[in-house]
Amino acid sequence: MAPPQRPATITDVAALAGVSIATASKALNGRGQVRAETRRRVFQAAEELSFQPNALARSLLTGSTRTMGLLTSDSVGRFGIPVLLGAEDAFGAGEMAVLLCDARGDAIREQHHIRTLLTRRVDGLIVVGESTDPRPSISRDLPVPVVYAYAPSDDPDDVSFVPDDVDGAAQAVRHLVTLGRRRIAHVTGPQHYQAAQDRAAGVTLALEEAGLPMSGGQVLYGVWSQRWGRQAAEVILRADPEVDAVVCGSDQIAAGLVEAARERGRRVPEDLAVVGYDNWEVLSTETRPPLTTVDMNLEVLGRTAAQHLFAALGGRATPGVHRLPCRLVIRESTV
Amino acid sequence: MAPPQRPATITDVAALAGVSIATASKALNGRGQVRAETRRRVFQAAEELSFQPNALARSLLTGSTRTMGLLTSDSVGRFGIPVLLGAEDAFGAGEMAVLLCDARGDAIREQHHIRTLLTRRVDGLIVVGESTDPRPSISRDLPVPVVYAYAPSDDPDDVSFVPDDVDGAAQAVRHLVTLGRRRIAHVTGPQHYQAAQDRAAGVTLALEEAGLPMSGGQVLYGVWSQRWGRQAAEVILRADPEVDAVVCGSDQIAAGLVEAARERGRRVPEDLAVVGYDNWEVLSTETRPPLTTVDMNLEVLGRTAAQHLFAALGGRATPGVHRLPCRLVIRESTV
DNA sequence: AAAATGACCTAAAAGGTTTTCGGAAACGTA
DNA sequence: TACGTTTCCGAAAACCTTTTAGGTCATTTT
Repeated sequence: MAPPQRPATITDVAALAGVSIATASKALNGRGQVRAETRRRVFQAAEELSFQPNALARSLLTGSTRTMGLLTSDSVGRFGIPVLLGAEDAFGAGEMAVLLCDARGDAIREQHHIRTLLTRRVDGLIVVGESTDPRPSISRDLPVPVVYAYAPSDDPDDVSFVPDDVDGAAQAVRHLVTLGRRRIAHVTGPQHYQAAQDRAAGVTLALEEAGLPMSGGQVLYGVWSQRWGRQAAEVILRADPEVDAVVCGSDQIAAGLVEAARERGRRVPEDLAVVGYDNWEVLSTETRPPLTTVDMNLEVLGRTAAQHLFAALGGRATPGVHRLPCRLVIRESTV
Repeated sequence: MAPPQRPATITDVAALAGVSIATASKALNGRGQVRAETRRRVFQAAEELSFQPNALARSLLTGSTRTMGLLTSDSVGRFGIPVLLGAEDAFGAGEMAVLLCDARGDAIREQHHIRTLLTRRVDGLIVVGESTDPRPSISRDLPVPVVYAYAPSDDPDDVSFVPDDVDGAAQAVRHLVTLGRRRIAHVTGPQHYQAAQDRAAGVTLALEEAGLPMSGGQVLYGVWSQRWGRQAAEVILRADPEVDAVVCGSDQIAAGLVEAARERGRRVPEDLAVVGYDNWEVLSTETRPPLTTVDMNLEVLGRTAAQHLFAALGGRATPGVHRLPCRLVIRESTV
């Protein structure tokens, strides 16, 4: 009863069931007219041989591999994973497989991966960036649809999905205003990041809506690190000792800021409310107190991108940059 | 000069070059005898049509897809990524592709993924676990080789690669002993984790080597969180106020412990040296001071697993659980 | 009884590549 | 000229599946 060396083919099944391979195929796929009794025999034979249809042969014939390529440049980490999970969800369980390539930020490597993915005849491509800055399009002359997630393509004819950072940051400010905070500062990453600019724009917008000034008079740009958060705490407290809330451009910055503020005698959230960004759980739930933060809904973004790719396979694509809403997660760092 | 609707096949290339498809194939693959002049013509034709050989057809014929499945249960996160990167490195650039599936800890889903991977005729499988606890084997009757990474298979005939946690923890202790520390405590995660047991065993072993007692008299088991690290700091300082070093079972625990110890007036590293575990950079480099920690070399582990899978494809497998060395990364939390 | 219908099944083609084996030319040797 | 060698190339098979276009037989209709 050892398993056969060569896996069983449909020819073996047909022979065992005493029918032609055409009938066997139709029986197994529920197509065409085949008597119930015959169908049963075929299924039994397939079971007995533990027949697994060869996806290669099928794809060669039908032209569709039910496979998509996921091309990332962020080491599949922070942004690639949610997209992957979303993609797996979007296509019915196990219907689509994901071929994963990491370009590691290298354009040459990216080109190479694209070629091998095309060689393998993927049905479509999802390109995931590591920041929300626009990236070069790869869609030119590609025979399959491409969807960009997180980092939009610089070609407006492409389809891109990005988080709506402007609105996300604005939500954070509106939440603080609702809580009665009036002197709100903003600490974020490097100014050349689109994400930093968008979040700053959102903060500014919501402050104007509420008729409030920005505490300290300006956005504090720095880097995306905990260390900068600690430094920024000093800067802010010196510039405006009465500051009662800070919106941070990342959870890392927020974690550092909370720590340094407490060391300077400010209670969080009583004296100083702090909002993070990213909802990176290892940070946002483990700080003391846990962080109110903006979640970019990356899984939804990934799922949406995948669904859109699916639609694009059918020829129904909606070009442009689509901004997906963020979600404010309220924890104990704001009251 | 619009790109052709249907991608060019080798037949098209052969026709354009004025040779048979057999000759075209041999010319392109550098096999068989074909005149230099002919080869040139074929290459030129392929270039002109931007011919990409159809990997499906090739695989169907040769029986090898140059694809491996990566099956994870940790949402591809902490452990799956390094393995993926290592695997990509191990096979020459772009030679092998990785088909990625996430079972999300669900056995049913795992079975399903295995079936679809087999249907797609992967050449081999790497199974990545989310802890170092042994997991059920899936290799029974599978027609392709399987290698387990991080979580070993419970079948000793399978091939598994795990970090050598016993030695990793021992390294940490030996380092502290070298620095002159004499009252060393150990705080780690839940006792039912193999990782917690192994690390505790390593600490115990190295303390015995040095003829030192364990500060506090026993290992402190808890959970893998920053919060537990903070609690543990109190426990330790109460149990042995003279404690001068702590080995932690994770960077998260270490981060919490450092924070709480400093609040209780202990300087790190002068009064209390702290070692973490994992070298999870978002924590280990951002704490104050940055953490000395044990790096499990997950990328090396992934690469090794992939290389071994490659060897197994050629029939050369070395069954058993292979323990790979960890590496102590020294930063400022120990002096 | 002859013709038409319907149910069920099969032969064969198609998809693109690699490889084996034999054939054809070109050339050197007897 | 006849023959052996070498060099290069092509015909065809093989990989496995799905689908199309019929084909066979039993049953119903005229």
